[in-house]
Amino acid sequence: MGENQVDWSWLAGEVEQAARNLLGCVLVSTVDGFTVRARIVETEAYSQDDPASHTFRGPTPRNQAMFLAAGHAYVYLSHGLHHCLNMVAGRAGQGAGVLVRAVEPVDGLDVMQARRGGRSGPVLANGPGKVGQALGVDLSLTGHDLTLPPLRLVRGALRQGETISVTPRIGISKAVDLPRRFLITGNAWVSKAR
DNA sequence: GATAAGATTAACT
DNA sequence: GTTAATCTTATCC
Repeated sequence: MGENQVDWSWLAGEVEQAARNLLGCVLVSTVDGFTVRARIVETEAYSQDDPASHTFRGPTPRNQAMFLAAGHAYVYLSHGLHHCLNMVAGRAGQGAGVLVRAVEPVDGLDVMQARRGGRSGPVLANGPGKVGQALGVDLSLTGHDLTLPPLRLVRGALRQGETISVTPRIGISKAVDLPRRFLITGNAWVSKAR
């Protein structure tokens, strides 16, 4: 790791470990002049050998950002409506990423609420589409370097006493039983199980 | 060129 | 529990 390089090694190993390491980390978005900070409380891991992953059949125009090195963003449009945010993981060319499924507001709660139609409480960001909306994320951020504005990822950790729960992923139709959803046990801001 | 499905959400019965 | 909204992408012919 040379000078002026950020150490993303904690995201560059096995994608399941990256998904675990992301719990407790903080996303800082500066969009439209507002700064929002939010703590990641729920993630899902996707990799190229995984039938549920966008990268399963190799690089395409949509998923090419997932083949960048760890520390970039991958954003895709879900159902033509929702911007879902991923942290690219693993090594360049690997096609691995971690979907941010839920966040806990840290700063800029009023801005998040306004973007979410005035809603408050856990529905603010307890789902990937809601996270994208609350943070002001859109497709222009796919491939974005997460060391730079308008979207930065700051390493964090679990708080004293917090533990991780592991479950199958939500909303997919392939590899439905793989235990690749990770969340902070008992956290009020995680999405609801199906 | 056509078509089906989708890492979702909110509203409605 | 069910369904509409909404449109890009991948896949197939």
